[in-house]
Amino acid sequence: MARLPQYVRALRALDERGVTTVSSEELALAAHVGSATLRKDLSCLGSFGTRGVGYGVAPLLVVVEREIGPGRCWNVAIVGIGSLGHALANHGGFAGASTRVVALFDADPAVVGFTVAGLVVRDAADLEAGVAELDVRIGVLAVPGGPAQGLCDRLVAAGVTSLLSFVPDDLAVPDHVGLRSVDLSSELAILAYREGRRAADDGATGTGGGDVSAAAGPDRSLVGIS
Amino acid sequence: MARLPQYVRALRALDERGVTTVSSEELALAAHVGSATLRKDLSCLGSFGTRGVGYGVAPLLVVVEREIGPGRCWNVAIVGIGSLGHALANHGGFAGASTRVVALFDADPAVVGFTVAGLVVRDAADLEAGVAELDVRIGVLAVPGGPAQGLCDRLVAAGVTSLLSFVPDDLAVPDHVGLRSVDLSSELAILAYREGRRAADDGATGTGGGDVSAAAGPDRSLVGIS
DNA sequence: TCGAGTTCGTGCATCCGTTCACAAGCCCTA
DNA sequence: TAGGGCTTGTGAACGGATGCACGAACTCGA
Repeated sequence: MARLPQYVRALRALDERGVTTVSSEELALAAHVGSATLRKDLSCLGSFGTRGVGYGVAPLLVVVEREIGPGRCWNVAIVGIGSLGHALANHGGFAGASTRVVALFDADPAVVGFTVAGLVVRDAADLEAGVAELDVRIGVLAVPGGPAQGLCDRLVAAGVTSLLSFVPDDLAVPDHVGLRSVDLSSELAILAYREGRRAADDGATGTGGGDVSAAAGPDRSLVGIS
Repeated sequence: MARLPQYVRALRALDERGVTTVSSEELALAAHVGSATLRKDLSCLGSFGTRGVGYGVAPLLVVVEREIGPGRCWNVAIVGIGSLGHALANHGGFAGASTRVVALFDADPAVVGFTVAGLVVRDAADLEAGVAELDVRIGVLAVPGGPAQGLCDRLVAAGVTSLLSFVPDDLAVPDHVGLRSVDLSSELAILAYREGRRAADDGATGTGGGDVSAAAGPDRSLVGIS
């Protein structure tokens, strides 16, 4: 299940606040899911809380973290050190407990050799060698459009088995490779679409600013649930 | 439906290649969905292809684009011009047909006043004024953690009704505000999780590199389906 | 020790989205 | 003009996920 990171975040927050036990209601509220869903997930995970009391925060955190990242820390390479690649390399969250950015690649000689986020940007020509040498299993594609498919193929051929793509175009990968695609323009397009729908549904209210006519239900949506 | 941008992309690609008609099979293949799903979506949209022939690319493109963005172009403001905000401002896809970046804000005096992607970075103190003045309806939050909730509240109070957040923490918004959250670290965590699962499922194959044992089914997943 | 209150774990109904399968309809050919 | 071959549009079935409701188990207080 892809809700586990959500649970980990909520549990960490509770742990830092000194909370030792939580009921499924509270944790579900913090993780923005139904309490029944949460209990089902946790039971499916084999974990056990105490009836009449709740879940112990620390033990549950250990269990969920063990499930989410089984001890192993995966090496990540970022390909394409443009402004987006820069941002990703500097992004704190990318240095999580179960992933570690170990290599940066770019094809532009003007970028190769510079140090970004403590790593020297390597030439994209050395991609295969670097991936094999560092045992990189996860590749992040932050290249714009054109050469993306070629770089994707080279990463896969070099042994990468999971890809996180920020490329607007579609990428073709073998079945055994996990591909996750974040299309920033689509994200915005979807928001614009909803904005348009809302304007249409509101009818002739014009350019109402403080309109609080809900009727849209819970609109929260966390991207990345597969 | 959130698949419409996908369809638009596929249709644009076909249109540029000079294709005038497509069958649902071809278009579904290009958009990575089932042909039945595609037909259902299009029929639900009220549009009509020609039986025995297929869909006309140009008319269908017009219909879908009209549906996705009803003529209106929404103004977008990016808050937080760090490396990620920089990347987003320069990102070509953000200047789509239905959205346009019209303002950049940052609280850091070292950034305010500089020109990024053709726009002068404004002081976050002027956020309310800028949003109201430019009729901004969509806000992009690219600030790291801390002040995110406060800025979020100020954006909402100023009239923003859709938010795209890159903040790792959870944001609370009123019900009538559409929130879409892209958590980059969660994306990577999910990939790492699958990588771990795969390693566990493979059993004792060790550090097999060229392992092509699929059995995972279609692993393609496009983020952003709500 | 015993009962009341609380909370986990889980079977069941419900709902959404997708897929299957087929009738309706259009083009092309004879 | 009539028939065959495709393709759309749609009703029905399937699968997965979500939410509800209830039994089981634990704690607390008398």
